[in-house]
Amino acid sequence: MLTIQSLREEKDRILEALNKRHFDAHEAVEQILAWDAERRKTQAQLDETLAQSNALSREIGGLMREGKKEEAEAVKAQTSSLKAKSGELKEQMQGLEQQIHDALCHIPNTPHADVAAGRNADDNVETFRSGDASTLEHHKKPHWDIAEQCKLIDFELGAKVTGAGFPFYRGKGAKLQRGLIRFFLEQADAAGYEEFIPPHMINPDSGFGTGQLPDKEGQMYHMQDDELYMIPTAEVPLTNIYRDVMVKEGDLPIKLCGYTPCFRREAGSYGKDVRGLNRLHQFDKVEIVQFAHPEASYATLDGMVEHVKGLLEALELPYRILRLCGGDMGFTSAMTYDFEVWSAAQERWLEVSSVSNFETYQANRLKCRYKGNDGKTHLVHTLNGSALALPRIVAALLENHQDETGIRIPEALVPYCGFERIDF
RNA sequence: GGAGGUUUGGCAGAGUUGGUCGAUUGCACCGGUCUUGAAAACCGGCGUACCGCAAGGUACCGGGGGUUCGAAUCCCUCAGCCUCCGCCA
Repeated sequence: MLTIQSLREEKDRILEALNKRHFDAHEAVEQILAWDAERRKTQAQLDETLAQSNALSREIGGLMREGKKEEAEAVKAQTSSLKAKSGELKEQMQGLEQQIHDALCHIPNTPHADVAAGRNADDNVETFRSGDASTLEHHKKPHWDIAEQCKLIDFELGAKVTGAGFPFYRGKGAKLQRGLIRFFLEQADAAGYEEFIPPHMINPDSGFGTGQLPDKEGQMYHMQDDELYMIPTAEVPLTNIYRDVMVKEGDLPIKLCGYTPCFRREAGSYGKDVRGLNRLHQFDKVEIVQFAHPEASYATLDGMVEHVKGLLEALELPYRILRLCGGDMGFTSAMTYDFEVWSAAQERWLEVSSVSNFETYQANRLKCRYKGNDGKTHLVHTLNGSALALPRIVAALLENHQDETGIRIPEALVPYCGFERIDF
């Protein structure tokens, strides 16, 4: 969430930046600043009252030591009104703080200056394109047909055992998954990211830290008996490693990665978009996360974009990179690049990665800070990206690398899969 | 799941017959003296957040609540860690 300090100091810049999202925060911000002023006034009164109260207590302590019990009792009598007053003020303070906190939670992050205004996906800016997004490939089969024909993925079995959107991968389909996971992890390892295998469930504090709670509560599977959530992405456990941590400035950037399955309820999704591997309740993903110095975070973001480019090049897939416009960006992001691969058979782009800089928005929730050379504490910048999400990569591989007799596995992937082709 | 113990500032570790304890001390860290440089030694500084122009004030000793004029110290509750028992991949 935004810091109250930033709201006080650069209200106009923030409101203008939020306009790019078509998010009108005028009213909310004015309300917050009014509450904030009231809070400060209340605190001044409360502190004064407590100071008086503390002084009297010290006096009583002194008198008791000297054995002047009667005088002590007399002073005690003075404390009751102070106590009532401070109790009342404390309640007011807590109420105001809660209101401010709740309101701040409902204001999204401010887009970076380079982010375009824009309302939706149509306004995103293509910044890079690689390969041929041909539309003249009607002979190619969609991945769901190949998956069934070659017994790579069994959607019906998944529906029987669990439900729609929970497929079984089998045979070469399973090996392909495993190969991709290893390939992605080793690429991340080579790029200096430390590998983690995080828990697949998280507590509410962690959900809040990265911004899934309270806004996206309905998107996560919730274990109510234990008050835990299935992770929607490894971003959540990985980023929360540094919740409430004071890092050393010299340790930045910190680079983490991890493979996990991801669980998403995808409430409200429907239609052809959810066919086959396009949208699942459980899918596999390798995530990269960085904690960066504020001055370096956009260079860091560029580096992460380059990393993901390298993966897609190695898989020989046609792809493009979009810088999301304000209206299409996630709630917590300041700048996001989406990677989309071309689906030859579906004749559409499929999002396979999203790389974002959250600046201090997550760090403020996480309370992840470092002590600078100036002796002051500052919030770090957090970034993350998919590198990569598997299902649509598999779809793109099956649809783009088809020939008359089967699927060709890209050279870079062969050592990880253990086979060169999937025959029809 | 049952029983007991434990949880203090970056780390280690005092403090639990309630009263100048936000907290002794060591290490780490920062600055200085000394030195060609470094180490050692010595001197000084060093938790976080909020309010305040400042002086200063307030809060925080796992989280929450309570008793009291006053709580790190007493009580309740929740959580983490450790030990033992039970169960189990």
